[in-house]
Amino acid sequence: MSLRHAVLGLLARRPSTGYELTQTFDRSLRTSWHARHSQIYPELAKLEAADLVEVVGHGARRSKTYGVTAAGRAALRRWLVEAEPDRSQRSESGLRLFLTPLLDPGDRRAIYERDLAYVERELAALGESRARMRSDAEPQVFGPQVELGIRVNTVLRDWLQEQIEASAAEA
Amino acid sequence: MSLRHAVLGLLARRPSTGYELTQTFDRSLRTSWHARHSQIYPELAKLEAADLVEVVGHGARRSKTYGVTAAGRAALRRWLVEAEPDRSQRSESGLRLFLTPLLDPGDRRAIYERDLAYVERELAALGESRARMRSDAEPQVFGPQVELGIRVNTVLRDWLQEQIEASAAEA
DNA sequence: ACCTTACATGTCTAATCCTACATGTCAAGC
DNA sequence: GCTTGACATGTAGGATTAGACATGTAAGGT
Repeated sequence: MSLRHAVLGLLARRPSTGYELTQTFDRSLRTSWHARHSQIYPELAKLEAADLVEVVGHGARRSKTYGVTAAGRAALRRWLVEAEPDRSQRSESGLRLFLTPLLDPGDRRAIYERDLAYVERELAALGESRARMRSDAEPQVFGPQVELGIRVNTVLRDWLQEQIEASAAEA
Repeated sequence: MSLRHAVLGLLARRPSTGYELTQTFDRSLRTSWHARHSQIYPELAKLEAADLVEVVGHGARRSKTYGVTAAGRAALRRWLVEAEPDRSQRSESGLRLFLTPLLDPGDRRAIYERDLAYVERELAALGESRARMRSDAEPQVFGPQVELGIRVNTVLRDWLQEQIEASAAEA
């Protein structure tokens, strides 16, 4: 049921169209809950039928902007506060990292370098996010989340650099 | 197709029964690729039919121990080295962390404290893992992975402690 | 002997998710 | 006027995953 709450949560941040949600899933949620538009539109319809969201406006190209209802907000809070979190994850990258030691030093190093390039791009994007937030001067509730992303990716970057050096020495 | 490679990878580390794989998925892989036994047994059958794994022994309670074949090892390497990684993830915990700023300081703090307790348990388990590896004196290829787990969870712990203090100040 | 617990392997159904298909709108550039 | 690309929403069919059902084995305690 996480997709439902992901959609509900994004709409609680800000009313959006299905198209905008799809983009947010791709940009901000790809590292926590990934979803395609083919899941998002049907889910919006179900949420509307359950009166957890409602259409709050119509825009260009027959787009519909959805917002959460009071019931939706309550359901979201209940899920966050009362439901026992499922701590299991699905991350192909994590699985790859877990299995990489099985490879010989040459292959291993190539993989770590590919990952390092990716992490550097992530860090650059997160740095820009933080800069945008700072220049905004508005109160930014999601600032700490960006900060956490930066810290985690920094740890990953340093670790990858160490592994690359170790693989190079081993080869 | 990640499940297939997860199973293949675990068997490449060490020949195992379906039951042992289930436990490893639950203990070591729960943070990267979670799977139930109801997926694992059918997957083993498919892998055997494809000659990527084979039964290498029979044990008590009609258990079968599987090992990877040469073809299986080659398939695993091809996947790790040549296939483009899918960087998207599914993590309910990540989603919850992302949405927590929507709550008021009291609820927020409760959630962060629950998470902190979990992270502390994780760190304790990882610390034990590391201690076991050190006392083993054998070459431990997976040592760096444990080290990464410790570093990431340490960053998370520190971040959670900061957020708890901030929420307390705000309330 | 009996009970409980961990071991061990499977299958079935429903829910979830991905890929591809399908359709149409609007703005900008040529 | 035409083309291209981003915007925008949907559905159908197939693959993957979760949860429940089902069955049987062996060891340890009482």
